Amino acid sequence: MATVSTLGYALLCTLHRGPLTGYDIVRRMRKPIGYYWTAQQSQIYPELARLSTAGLIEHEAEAGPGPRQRKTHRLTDAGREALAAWLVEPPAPRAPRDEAVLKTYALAAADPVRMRRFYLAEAETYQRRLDDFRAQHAELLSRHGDDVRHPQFGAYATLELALASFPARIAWYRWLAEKMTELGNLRNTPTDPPTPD
Amino acid sequence: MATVSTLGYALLCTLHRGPLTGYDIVRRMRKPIGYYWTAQQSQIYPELARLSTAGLIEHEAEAGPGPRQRKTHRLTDAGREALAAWLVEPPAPRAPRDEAVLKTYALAAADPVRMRRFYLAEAETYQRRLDDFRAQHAELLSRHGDDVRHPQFGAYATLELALASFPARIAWYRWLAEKMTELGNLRNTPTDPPTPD
DNA sequence: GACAGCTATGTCAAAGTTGACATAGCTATG
DNA sequence: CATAGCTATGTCAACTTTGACATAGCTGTC
Repeated sequence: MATVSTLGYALLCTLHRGPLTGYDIVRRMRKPIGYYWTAQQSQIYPELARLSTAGLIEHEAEAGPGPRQRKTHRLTDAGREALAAWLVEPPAPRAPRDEAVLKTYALAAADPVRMRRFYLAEAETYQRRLDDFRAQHAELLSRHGDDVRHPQFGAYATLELALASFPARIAWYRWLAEKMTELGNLRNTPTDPPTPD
Repeated sequence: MATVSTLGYALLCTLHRGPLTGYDIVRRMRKPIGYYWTAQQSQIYPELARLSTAGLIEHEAEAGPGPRQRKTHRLTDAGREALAAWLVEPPAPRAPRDEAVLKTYALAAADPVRMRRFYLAEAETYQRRLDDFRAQHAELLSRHGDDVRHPQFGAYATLELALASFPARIAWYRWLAEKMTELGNLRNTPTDPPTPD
């Protein structure tokens, strides 16, 4: 049996609630899963073909708007089983890559005034994203409630995590912005010598 | 001027506090930056060569333990300037990839009993990591305090974020584990006896 | 004295990911 | 009625990342 990449499973995930076209998946990769998993168009179409060959999905084709046929993909029984088996598997530890945290590690090499602006801009970006998530969360809640049995519960739960963890991050950015102000003041008024090691 | 990849800047970041060998960087890519940025050995050595060609780092070579020379790399003035300029630049929005959240999105396709075990295992993994970070945080704090002016402040700040955001994640996993128990009961699936928590 | 593990550098093939390009009909805006 | 944007599918070259391999001396353990 052909091994399926994580990208492949991600596509099976998007199909778990019903059939979609490749283009639908492209759009789903933005909200609300998009914040936790992304894939480009150029990855999605070839991967759908691979999943099809592996017998995990199947499709119906109709005449499409462009020069090609429009294909609606759905999970096969084998696909649903493969997905269910993968879901309960402990995730392989992935390398997280967070540019803002990396930059903070090398904070000592930055200009405090400009770095303060950096942190304030980041705080705003995350605040906007949080507001967006809050709106989506409220909408899902009002439409379906928070019943575990509802098929939308998974999407709702991902938003719960965002709502619980974004405020900590925003507060962290604001704290660093304040520290940068402090550092600027300390450096502009050279009264005390810097602390010895 | 040759463009530097994010990996290149990550290496400049590791060198911002003083000279290191490639092997030192390999180890630094674990704690404490490691949780927020990772690179493999096979990426690091070629990238160091590229940075050297670009004039952003330089090295001294001595006889090494193996068949090759041991090289100690340091930032050049140009390297320090390039780093300082990059630090204040707004980060390019990166695609976050979080397998556990992706799986949660497709929760409806999973077996609740096994999924509950999955969430409990994840909660434990994160709890252990949090304990580790707490220890590192306490050590840095006792050794250098939380003075912004101290060169270690950047490393300390990255740990602050971990300490502030991990508990939310652990609570999220526990909440989902509970929801899975609830779902199992609702579905009348006779399973394990209730575990003592 | 064998063997594992650490220091230390590097290469290589394979896989995954990005960003740009190509095609074409339909719809809404000015 | 031009043009911009959306639906919808797909390809391609370039770049990034992973995992395995190779070399060799030194140190500590059984």
